[in-house]
Amino acid sequence: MNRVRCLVLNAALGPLDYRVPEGMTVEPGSVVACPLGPRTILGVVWEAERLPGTEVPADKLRPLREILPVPPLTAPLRRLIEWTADYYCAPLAAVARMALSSGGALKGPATTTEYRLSGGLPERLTPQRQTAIEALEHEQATIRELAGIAGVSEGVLRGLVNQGVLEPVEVDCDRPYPEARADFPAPNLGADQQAAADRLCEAVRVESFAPFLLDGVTGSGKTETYFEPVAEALRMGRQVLVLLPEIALTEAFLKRFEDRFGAAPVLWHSSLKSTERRRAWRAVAAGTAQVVVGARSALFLPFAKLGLIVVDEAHEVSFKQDDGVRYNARDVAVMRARFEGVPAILASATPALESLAMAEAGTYEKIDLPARFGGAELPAIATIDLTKEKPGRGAWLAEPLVAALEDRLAKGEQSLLFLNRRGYAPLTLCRNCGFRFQCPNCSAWLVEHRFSSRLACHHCGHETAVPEKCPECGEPDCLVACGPGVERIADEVAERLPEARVFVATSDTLNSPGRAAEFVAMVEGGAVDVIVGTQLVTKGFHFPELTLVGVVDADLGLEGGDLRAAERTYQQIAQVAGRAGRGAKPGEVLIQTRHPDAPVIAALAEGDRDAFYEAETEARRFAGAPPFGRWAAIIVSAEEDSDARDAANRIGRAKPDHPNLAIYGPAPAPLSLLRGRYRYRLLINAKRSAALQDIIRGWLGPLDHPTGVRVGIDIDPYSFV
DNA sequence: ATTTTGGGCACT
DNA sequence: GTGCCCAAAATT
Repeated sequence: MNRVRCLVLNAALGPLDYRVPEGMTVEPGSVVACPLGPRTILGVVWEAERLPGTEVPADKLRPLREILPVPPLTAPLRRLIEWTADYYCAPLAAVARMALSSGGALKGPATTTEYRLSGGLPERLTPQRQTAIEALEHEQATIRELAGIAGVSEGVLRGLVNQGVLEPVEVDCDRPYPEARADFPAPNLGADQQAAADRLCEAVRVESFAPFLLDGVTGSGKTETYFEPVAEALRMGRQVLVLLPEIALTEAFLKRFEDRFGAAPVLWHSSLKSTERRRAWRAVAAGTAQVVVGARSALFLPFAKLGLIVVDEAHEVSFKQDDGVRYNARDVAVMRARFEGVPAILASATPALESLAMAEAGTYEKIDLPARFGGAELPAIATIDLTKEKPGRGAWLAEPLVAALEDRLAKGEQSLLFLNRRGYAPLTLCRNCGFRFQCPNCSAWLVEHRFSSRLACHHCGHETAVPEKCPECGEPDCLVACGPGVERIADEVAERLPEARVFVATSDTLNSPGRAAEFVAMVEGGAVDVIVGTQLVTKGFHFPELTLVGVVDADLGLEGGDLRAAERTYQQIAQVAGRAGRGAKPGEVLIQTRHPDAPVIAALAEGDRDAFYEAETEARRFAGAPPFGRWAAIIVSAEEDSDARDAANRIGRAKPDHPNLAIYGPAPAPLSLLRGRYRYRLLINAKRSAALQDIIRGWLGPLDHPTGVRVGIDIDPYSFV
């Protein structure tokens, strides 16, 4: 009896056994269509010993329907799926689904019909036919394209098809990607970069697991440095995966990539159209996609012969997925490299404390790029004490910052103001009755956007027009905007520096590769004097004429009890500061703060990175936070507040008593209403020695919940909302 | 998750 | 007995 165990893509189902019909051959990793009741469900053949399940009598087994025309998932990818599901307490099926995320690709190649001359002649040779036959020698394309080439109508060609003069050829629609050339131009690296590149290239040649932390100050040329091991992998005929945090804004990166390799890489991100997705997925599985540049979901692509993984800006919090399977792409990337037996490079100017700890422990090999490329100096950083230099009412830029902006404008240099808050104002209220605009689906204020004259929730996407009158008391013209967003800062700049050309750079204005490219071209062409931007402008951009960076509110990120607030503030400000003075002219950074003595701000002002990391390390040690201990969160949500609260309380009552764990809660989550669901949270702080995942599984596994109640487990949480 | 089954109940 | 609703069971 030919029986196989399958991991079926349904999170509520365990592994299921099937019979392999006569004439079908499967192996572990084969993607198969499994009959399930009256339906068919996608499954992956798995090693039976790795998916324990109860033995089902042979006469109950149904035969597999078919094998899908894709290569079997490789053993390293299967191990990665198992590890991810186990570590993040997620269903195997949910993780496996990420590896099979291109539905179109699984159906096999999409084909289209092209035509070429068969060599025969038509019965009647009209002038148009004569023209077409002469023009189409050696051509092969679709009817429409051939009509364009020959300069005749499609009807003429269809006639030739009927006569057998043009013969059809079935071709794969998915054209191959242009070849990335490892030695397109001779790279021009500094001595530090060359030494780092040599070490990394050597690791690629060894073809075994080796994790690296590439730690280089902003502007040190990390990208060009890791391009060399990428090139080395290409020379060896291996594929490379480069993970980037914000794939939407990779214009600058793509340009540098093309300069080095002579072709664009294969892109993978969530907004690919289904045809692009199919083309990329199939090329990755076939081994023809040489370098894939992708967002975190690219980690689960079915690489045929991976040779290297690079995680750029490895400290970025956006590598942590916060819905569905809550995994950290940085950590999963290292695990994939381990299973594939290839090097992993984590590159950052401001590494996460966890990554530095791994380097210090000798687990990761640390490679430093201590100086900026081309001799550029790191910018001078100073703070502006907002308790002493108070901006006026309704203003947020202190006089020294305005003076610095005026100075750059006079010199024809560029400035960047950083405020991590989209829109015009984070809160709108009625002066008459005190009414505040709140999102109906979330416990959050609606943010006014003046460009689009709408009130928007930044959590769920709810939007309304700004009303004329207060919806509560009916008073007209009584609404006031409270607090600053980038749009309001842009207004203030326009008011104080009427001559300045201001550009607001946020995900609202740079929402497509085209818009981003336009922005880069405008700044490079000198058409912008002051950029006002969010998070989005903190990394990747290289503007030589940008010499001043102003941080509008350095304290913003420190509010709200987030466990990683200090680290994130440090990283954000260090990254945005790194945009200043990247060319020949020196840069200056002014940080507005009400707490100039806070350790984070002081360390930034003194340029003393080590002091910050030491202080933060001690704080983490004291709090039992990573890397000294671990956190996990259990989020219970339901549409009814009482359902969520009851379920959370039931979980709380069942909490295990364990010497290596402290369990807090349940308590309403910081965003107690999110996208129409009420949320309660339990926090777990565990000693490193605790078997955290096993304890959580043992705790939550036996508990049942009413339908509609969702219980999510977040291991190593980043977001504390 | 989705579909099927079956028990309980009102109604004929 | 029949129809209907809802909960429980099964899906390999």
